[in-house]
Amino acid sequence: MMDIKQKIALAAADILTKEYDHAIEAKGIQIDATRKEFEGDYTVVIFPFLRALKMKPEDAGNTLGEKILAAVDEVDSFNVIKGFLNLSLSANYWAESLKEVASDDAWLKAGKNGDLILVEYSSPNTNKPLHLGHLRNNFLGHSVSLIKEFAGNEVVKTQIINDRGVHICKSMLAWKMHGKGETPESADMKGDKLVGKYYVLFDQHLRAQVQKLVAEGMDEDQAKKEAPLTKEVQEMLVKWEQGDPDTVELWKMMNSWVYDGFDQTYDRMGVAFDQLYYESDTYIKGKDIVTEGLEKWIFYKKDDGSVWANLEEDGLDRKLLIRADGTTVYMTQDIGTAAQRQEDYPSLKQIIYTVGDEQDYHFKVLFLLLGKLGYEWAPACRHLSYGMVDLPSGKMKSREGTVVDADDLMQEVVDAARASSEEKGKLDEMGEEEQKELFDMLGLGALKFFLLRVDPRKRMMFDPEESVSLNGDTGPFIQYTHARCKAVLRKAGDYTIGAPTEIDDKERLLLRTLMDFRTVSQAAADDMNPSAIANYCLDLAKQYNQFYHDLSILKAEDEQVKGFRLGLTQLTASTIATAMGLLGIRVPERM
RNA sequence: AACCCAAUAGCUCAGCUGGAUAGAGCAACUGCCUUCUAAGCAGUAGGUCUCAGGUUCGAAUCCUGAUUGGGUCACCA
Repeated sequence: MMDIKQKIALAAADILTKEYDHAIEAKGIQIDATRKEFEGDYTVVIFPFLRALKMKPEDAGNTLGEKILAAVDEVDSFNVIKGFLNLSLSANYWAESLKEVASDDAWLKAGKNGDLILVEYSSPNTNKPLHLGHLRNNFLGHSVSLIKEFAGNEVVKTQIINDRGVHICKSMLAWKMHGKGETPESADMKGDKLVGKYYVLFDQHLRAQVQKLVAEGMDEDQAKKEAPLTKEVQEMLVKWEQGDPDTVELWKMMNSWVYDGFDQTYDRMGVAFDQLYYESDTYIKGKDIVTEGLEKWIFYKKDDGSVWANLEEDGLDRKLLIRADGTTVYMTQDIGTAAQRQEDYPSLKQIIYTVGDEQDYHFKVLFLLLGKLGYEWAPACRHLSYGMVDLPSGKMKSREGTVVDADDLMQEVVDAARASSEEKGKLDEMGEEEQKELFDMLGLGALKFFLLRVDPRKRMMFDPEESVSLNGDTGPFIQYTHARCKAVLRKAGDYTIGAPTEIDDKERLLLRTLMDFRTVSQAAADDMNPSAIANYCLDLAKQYNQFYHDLSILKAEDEQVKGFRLGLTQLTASTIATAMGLLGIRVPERM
């Protein structure tokens, strides 16, 4: 089916070029959906052609309108207001469109002929549990991978697990000193929570030591360096790097606890990964690659033995890649990981990194370095950068205990969904299992929608109360609309999609919105922006609700009209399900 | 200091390849369940789109500058 906007634009361009000697391409003609307070479906903005036509806006509109009316079958009538030419499409066009789309399986399915891309998200440290910030990261990354897949790409969902370094050693050391052999089983705690507990414990003890040293007259920076615990942790890291069996074993044990805990959290979140990368595996590789680069004169070495990249030609700074003592930095590890990915996926065309916007500069540098190292997909790489999540009380800080734990939050929203449903007393006939499933859907739907609705690039405010609400611009509102559609369809039984001779404004509006879905999902894929889809879902749901309230569906006298409205209902339900699916949100059949 | 990002209703956010009278939700107020699901719908009230210039027939949208807030500029990750 040819896009009708495209068809109108082509016709208009043809008329302007041939009859008025005003050479213009179809894409230079602006055609928007007509605002709902005016009559019409699509609007051609004619201001730009006034000069060429040598006419007043109204005259130009009428002239062009007549010619488009003659040239494009689907156009039924037109009106001109100021410089806007509003075109109305025929009932027949809309009826045919609905039939075509509703019966076309491909409409809501993705092709599978695009490039192989990697989407990285989550990428946690293995020393503490996941929190609200990770939720934004995970929902975003997961959704983008779904959207890309829908747009036709082959997507590998992946993460890099930051499983080594001083921060990991901190919880290990604290456990060793104070743990008394405690395990997740003996403590009856999720593994990530237990390890996190020791991370906090370490920090407390360290701070006590620092305070003591400061009281004895040392300045604070000095005290942090001199504190016995700081030294012990560094010794531990050295031992780990040397492969000391006891240390490595402790590391493995505690990390496995964390992974168990993470797995539960991911499972609840409804996100998954195809391939995991561990920093402990890739950091050596990064060093090798950089060393090779040194031989090829891509990088240079300072007198002290440290290795650097000079990015001044690219308008950036110089960047350290290997320290004088031979150890690697963050950047080196990311290079190693990228190299490993290239080996694992030779047809790789792009990597998308879902990481907070405080690392914008890091990724700018990383992509440049990968380019210099000869990876031809480097320029195609993208940093899916997102803003921080703020709380009404301010910034989240793990030190100050103001983080919102991911597990707790998810439990909270699901509980809120239960409480709210019980209050409404709507689910008497629903079994216990089904109810539980529904609350999960609603709670998680609310949370995901809340976090995905906002433009990722923007810093956002997280109001716990608002996130739990099921009314208003929320995921559950859309889920409700889906359930309502399904209820109507259940009552209707079998039907055929109708083709009435006249179509109501509400019907046109709804159908126009439905037909926008492809454009919206494509744009969301190009911009890596799920919020476009979320806001589309809202718009669609509102549109349907108005349609539903204004027009009776099942009671329509005319079979064609009834069939048309049921067709719209069916298409709305499947579009909502598909679009919400791209956000990683499930929709219920009934609620 | 430099560089990057943001600023829209009391609050949270849409709208940004320039188009008609700037839209939702929350909070406040008013109606609508004997009817296809009221987790809904309709309505009232709420705006100098931070400010000042510029480009244009036309600017919340593009450009310049300022203000405010945030971030980066680590041999942290």
